[in-house]
Amino acid sequence: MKKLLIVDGNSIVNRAFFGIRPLSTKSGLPTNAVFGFLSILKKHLDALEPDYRVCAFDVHEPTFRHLAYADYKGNRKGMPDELRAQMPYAKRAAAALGFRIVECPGWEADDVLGTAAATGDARGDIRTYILTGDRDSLQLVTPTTTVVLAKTKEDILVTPEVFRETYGIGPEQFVDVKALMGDSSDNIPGIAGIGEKTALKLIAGAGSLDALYADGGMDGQTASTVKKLTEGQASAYLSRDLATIRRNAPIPEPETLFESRPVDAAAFLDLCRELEFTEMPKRFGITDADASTEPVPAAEIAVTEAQSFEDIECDGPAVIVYDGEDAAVSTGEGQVVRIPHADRDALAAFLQSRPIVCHDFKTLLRTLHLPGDGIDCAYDTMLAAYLLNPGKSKYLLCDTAAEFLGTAPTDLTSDADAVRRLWAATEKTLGETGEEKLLHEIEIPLSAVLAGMEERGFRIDPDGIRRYAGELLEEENATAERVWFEAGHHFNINSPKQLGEVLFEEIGLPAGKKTKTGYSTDADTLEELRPYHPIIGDVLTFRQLSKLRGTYGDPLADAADEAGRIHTRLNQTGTATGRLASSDPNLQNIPVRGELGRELRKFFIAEDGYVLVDADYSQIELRLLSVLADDPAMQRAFLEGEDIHTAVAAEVFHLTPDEVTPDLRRRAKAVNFGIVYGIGDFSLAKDLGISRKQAKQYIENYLATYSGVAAYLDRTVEAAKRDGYTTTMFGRRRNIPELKASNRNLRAFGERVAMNSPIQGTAADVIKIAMIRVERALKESGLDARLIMQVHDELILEAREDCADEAAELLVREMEAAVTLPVPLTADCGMGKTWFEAK
DNA sequence: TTAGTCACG
DNA sequence: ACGTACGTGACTAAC
Repeated sequence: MKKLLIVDGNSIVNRAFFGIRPLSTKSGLPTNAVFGFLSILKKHLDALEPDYRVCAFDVHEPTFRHLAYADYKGNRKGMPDELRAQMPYAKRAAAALGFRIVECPGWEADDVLGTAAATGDARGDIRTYILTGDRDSLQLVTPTTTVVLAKTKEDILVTPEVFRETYGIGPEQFVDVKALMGDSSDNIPGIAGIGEKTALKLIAGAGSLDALYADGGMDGQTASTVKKLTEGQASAYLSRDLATIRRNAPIPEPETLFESRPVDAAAFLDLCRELEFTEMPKRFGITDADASTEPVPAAEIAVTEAQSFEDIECDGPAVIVYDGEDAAVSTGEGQVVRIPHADRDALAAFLQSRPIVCHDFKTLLRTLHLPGDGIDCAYDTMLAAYLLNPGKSKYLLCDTAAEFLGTAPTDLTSDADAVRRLWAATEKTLGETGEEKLLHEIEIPLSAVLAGMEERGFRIDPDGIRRYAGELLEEENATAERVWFEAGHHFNINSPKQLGEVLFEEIGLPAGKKTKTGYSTDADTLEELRPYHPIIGDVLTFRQLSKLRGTYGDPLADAADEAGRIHTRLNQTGTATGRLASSDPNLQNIPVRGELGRELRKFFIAEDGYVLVDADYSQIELRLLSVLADDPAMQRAFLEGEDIHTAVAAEVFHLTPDEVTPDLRRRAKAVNFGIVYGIGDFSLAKDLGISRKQAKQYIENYLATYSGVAAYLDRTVEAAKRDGYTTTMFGRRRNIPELKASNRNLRAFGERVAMNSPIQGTAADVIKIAMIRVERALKESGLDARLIMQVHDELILEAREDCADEAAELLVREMEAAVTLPVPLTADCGMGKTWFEAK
């Protein structure tokens, strides 16, 4: 039998829209619904491998039923604008994937589904699958038509047997049940006082609505039920009419439903490019090769070959790309010189001889193991693209070119040409957003600093870490034995699923209120259960040991090179706020809060004859907040050198600073954090273990005391809603499309992001400036000391012992002088042979 | 690949 | 009635 897949376009797109976080193109076109729609289609195309594909859509005009019953679906909310905008793209996507698009003006998508399915059923040689998120379509189930209900977590294939098992009636009886119970979401009235249970019972008993109203059909029912049924008869029949999906929609050319249509690769690729879905074609296995036999050149490029860099002549900066083997230089518009098997020394000399423009300067430096000074990087298209849209996870040249130029370069020479054109395109846009200074004075100089830091690396003691990991393992095994003893059997403690079963089913502990796909077993939940059973403490200990050993044990030791140094990657384009991100391995999350974990820092060491110098900004985010908000009360605390948490506690609770107890200070600190994160009373209450009401009171007192902060937060959210982005003190932008979402929770998230991003982002700007200054000042001073690590508000130098004091002084001085503010910016400094000692 | 968990600022 | 603090990366289990 041939297989026909009929997709309920509106229902699936709708489901995707509400189920997937907002995504948008850099120009602000929302794309999450199309993205989700494609993902769902992909999944079911793979699972069903249908021969014929049909996708039904509503046409958004009033239907005859709307006209006949003015309030029909009257309380169904109109489609949000950002969903409406995506519908045409969803149709294009389905069409490109070989779906026959069916729309019948005056008819609903449901009716088209019903008609198409009925046509298939009538042919007898077709197995039909209806993909929808809407239970209404279950009435279409027949022996040859299966409804695939797309649910958030899993999909349910509904056959007549499954239907009967679930509801106790047949699919053909579905509308009769609806007739009695109604459906408020569709404004189907049903009969007042009859709900799902009663309706199912009545229809299962009588067989059908007609039979129920036939003579004797209500025998055996209570007087009250009979009364309701009798009085509601007209409403019941009206409801049945409303609930019934039509099977006679005028589908144009119905015979073409059963024609197999080819995938239009070119159209699909165009669409994905337009929507900036870079991975999607790969997921569908569609490549440029499918689109056309001969690749369309992105532009006319005149390529010449050169044996050496000395033959290259160009005006202005040299636009260069290098893949580790060959190099290509764009010497002018449409002109590229290729240097096959470029000699590294010659390339290095070339780079040092004139200003260059590239895509990812830091990687170029790392590839050639070159120091950043001595090369004049005039422009970096990757960093420019990041500043223009910092929300993306990667900034590959081909993606960036697709985004800004509409073409994806495929070889090294077109790469070089693309970088030249990207330079022009992004420079113009950067001028419009006011982020040019940010690029030239912060990001580009910083990339050279980062290259140096990565190159030098951080020395560790691999053997020490391995010993430490060994001890953890012994402890871990002993703890696991205790857990298993307490559980009565062996199981995988690292499996949340198995652990949940043991704790909440076998032992019968009160299940924490949180459940998503099962029981929640996170540390917060377990901590509350600690008093009820000794296994809890052991599980928590096991988790701690397992985490430390698994993440920071052997993996860290293995990451060291022959000299025992770890070269983390400091990703400059990895965060939406402007912070750096460390990876492979991440050295920005080495334990410090816990005593046992902090021990690890004893294995992060300085070279023989050197020491580590560590300085961190004191309360940089709150200081910046006091400035951004221009709040005199908060600034006063910093100007007078007070401890900010104590000062806040004193102000908010109307006490003198020496009356502030450690507990009050702790609470004030939590409120301070909350303010920076975009506060909510619920989370503050949870954090402090107080009532929500009390948390709310704290926040109100805080905002009343620091009215400048309150006004600033309001103003910032308002501006972000108006503009679609926030800005840091140095002009760094972050787009926040969530603020325009119709979903309340998403919008609330957007508001918190709007409050937090300028603060976190400005702090990121400041430490970046400090890093450039520190590295520059160190070189000028001739001191043997260099930056090796940054942890958001902390910088680490490795300094020769006899330079250490001077280097420390310089470090603090440059950090504190990175910006001039109306409040002091202070850095606390420590020194030692290990990170543990230095901090 | 995704979800859950947990390490950091 | 719902869902709940900002920003990251790594590891494990389980699909």
